[in-house]
Formats: sequence, C-alpha cells, structure tokens
Amino acid sequence: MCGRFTLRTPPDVLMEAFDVAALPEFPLRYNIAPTHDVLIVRANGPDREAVLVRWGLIPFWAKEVSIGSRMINARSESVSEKPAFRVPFQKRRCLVVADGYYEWRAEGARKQPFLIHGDDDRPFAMAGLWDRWTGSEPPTESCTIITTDSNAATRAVHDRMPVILDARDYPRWLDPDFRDTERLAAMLIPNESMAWRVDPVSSYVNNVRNQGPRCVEP
DNA sequence: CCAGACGTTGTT
DNA sequence: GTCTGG
DNA sequence: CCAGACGTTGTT
DNA sequence: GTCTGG
Repeated sequence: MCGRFTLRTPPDVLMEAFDVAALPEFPLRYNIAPTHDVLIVRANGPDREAVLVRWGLIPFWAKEVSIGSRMINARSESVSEKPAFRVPFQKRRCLVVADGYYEWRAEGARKQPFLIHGDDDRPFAMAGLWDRWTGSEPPTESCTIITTDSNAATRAVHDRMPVILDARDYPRWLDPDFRDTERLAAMLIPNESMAWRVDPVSSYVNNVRNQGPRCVEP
C-alpha cells in the first residue's frame, strides 16, 4: 500500500518531469503522512497544473472531513465501482508526485520501515484521484492513491504497492474525457519498468512529527 | 421504502 | 480493540 | 502508514 | 450521490 512517502526533488526537476509551467510553494518533504498537503498534477483544460491538496479523499457528498482519514488508498481492483471513488475515477484523475515511499515489515515484535525509491532517485507519479468538498470555506480539495500488487523488487517487504504510472500513460490518465475503463485499468499494474531500491531506514520515520532528513537514514 | 455506509491493510 | 489525527 | 486517544464534570 | 442491508 502507501501510507507514507517522500518528495525531496528540486522544483525545476519536477517541472521538467511532469511538464508543468509552475509549482506551488512547498518545502522538501521526508515524511509525508495522511492529511498532509501533497503535490498533485491534474488536467486544467488543455493544460496541466500542479497544486497542493489534502491527502485522504473527502468525497463531494461527505458530511465530515474525518472520512478522509479512511480514504488514503483505493484498490485498483475495485476503484471504478466503489461509491467513494467511482465519480473521481471517471473524471478527476491525477498524478501524486513522489520520489520514494515507505513500507513497514513485521520482524517479530518489531516493525522495520523501508524506503522504496528509484535507484536514480528520480521523481515518479503515483496514480491518484481527487475531489472537491464544499463543506468548508474555502472548499477542501483532497486526493487518494491507488494501490496494486507489489512488484518483484518490493514483494519481500510488502504485498501491495502504489500504482506507479508509465510516463506514456500520463496524457490519457489525466484526460477527463478519456473514459475507456478497460484501458485505464490496464495502466493500474505493478511497476516493473523502473529500477527500484529497497533500503531499511530508522524507526524515526514512524512518528509523523519527525520531518527531517533523518527519516531516510538507516 | 428508509437508514446507514461509503476504505485499506494486516492479523487472528 | 478500534477509531481518529497527523 | 504509525501514534495516541479512548470520558465527563466543573473550574480556571 | 449511490449502494446495501433490513
């Protein structure tokens, strides 16, 4: 799955990688947790825009913000049918920008966290959905991250992983007028096209109050 | 019909 | 044990 | 994902 | 808003 991730890549590299003309102001992040603002890329008419939205999807019909805490991930196998995700899957798809994510593996009584990242530490796009909730003023925009089975590189740590999209799929994934559910579903598969590293890190990352570079250290 | 949920993961 | 907050 | 709360009353 | 359970 994906319950914590990093974004340490400088803005100019992100703008080049995701073909956006501008980025919102945000600091380098070593420990992004649910309810935090995350950087997403989405369609904006014929263009793309990068914006910050809250992680944990709050459906437009929700009565409470708190529902977002349970909507941090969406299973690729069922995302097109679930009431909370059906409409966003049809027309509010996005890229959730990251350059690493964390998984925990039980080792006896302990849980060992791992940082999973590309061997070149390049940023990547996790498949996401977003929504807008008008129960607050101003409205709250939020997102979820789609999960799938793990790939060969990460299977030993965990049996699920976020969907990492192939860059060639970005245009259709982001196009709200693209409604070919079968072809969309075909994008939601374990990523085997990147070279992945799986590195153990300190349990310092466990506490969301810890936000510094120590999170990615052994 | 109305009421109530709407989610994933891991562990037992 | 289970839910909420981060 | 993990950490931390989980409750009410009355007083400051 | 929409689906499921009763």
